[in-house]
Amino acid sequence: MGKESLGEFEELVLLMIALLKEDAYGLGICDEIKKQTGRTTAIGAVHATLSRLETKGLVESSLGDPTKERGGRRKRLFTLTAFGEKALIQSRDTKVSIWTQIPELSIKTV
Amino acid sequence: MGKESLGEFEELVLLMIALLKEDAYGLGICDEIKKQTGRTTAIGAVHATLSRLETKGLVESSLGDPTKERGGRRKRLFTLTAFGEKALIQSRDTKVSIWTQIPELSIKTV
DNA sequence: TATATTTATTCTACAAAATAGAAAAAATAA
DNA sequence: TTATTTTTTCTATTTTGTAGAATAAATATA
Repeated sequence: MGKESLGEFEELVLLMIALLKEDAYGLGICDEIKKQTGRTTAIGAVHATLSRLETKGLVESSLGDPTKERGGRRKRLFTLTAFGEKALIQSRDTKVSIWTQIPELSIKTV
Repeated sequence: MGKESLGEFEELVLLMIALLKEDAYGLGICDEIKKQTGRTTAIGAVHATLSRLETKGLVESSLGDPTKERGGRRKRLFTLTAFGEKALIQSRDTKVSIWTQIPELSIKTV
């Protein structure tokens, strides 16, 4: 029974990739999660998730060129596949649909 | 390190409880998930999650009165705690905030 | 009152996702 | 060639997600 829904952290990582565009890589994603949610995550957690997402065909990756900065290993850059984008959109649409049916809860947002 | 974020299925179950109001119980939640998302879930999965959510203080439960219908065991009725409601709202707000930063993706919704 | 039927929950076991921390690799600088 | 930096990879564990069978509790009916 292949699971079709995204895990919570998987979805978050996909969103960060969409957000970071051409410069989405492990450490950068880790930082962006902190920035966007206040949540601290271990770098290993991010990479494990990226690797799972790639296996499932939701993202793809390639090695970036070395930059002129200090030094350090080359980045592995990630982008969403069409499938990954679709999964993200569907996940959002489902939730929006449910939220609109719970206006009581929505009111508390404002 | 206590985890603060909701799992994907945990969030879905919380949403169903908010949606079903006074009549949120295991089997009903299971049916509502099917109705709202098209996704089929085993009843055991729902109850396991409900039980975890209760342990974590996100929901509380009480036994319902027997109804006049055919027969069958009494329902265990679930409601969100204030903490559960807060978690749900925060989870939504975080995502909405991120989505608004990715207009490219939003456009594909329509 | 026994037995059948119905509606639900609870139990047991396993797979997948989330998480952390340390180790290793690959780049530049000195 | 050694040190420093940036980043990925590896290893291990906990928490979530999942299913299916067993059990329980209610009403109906013979």
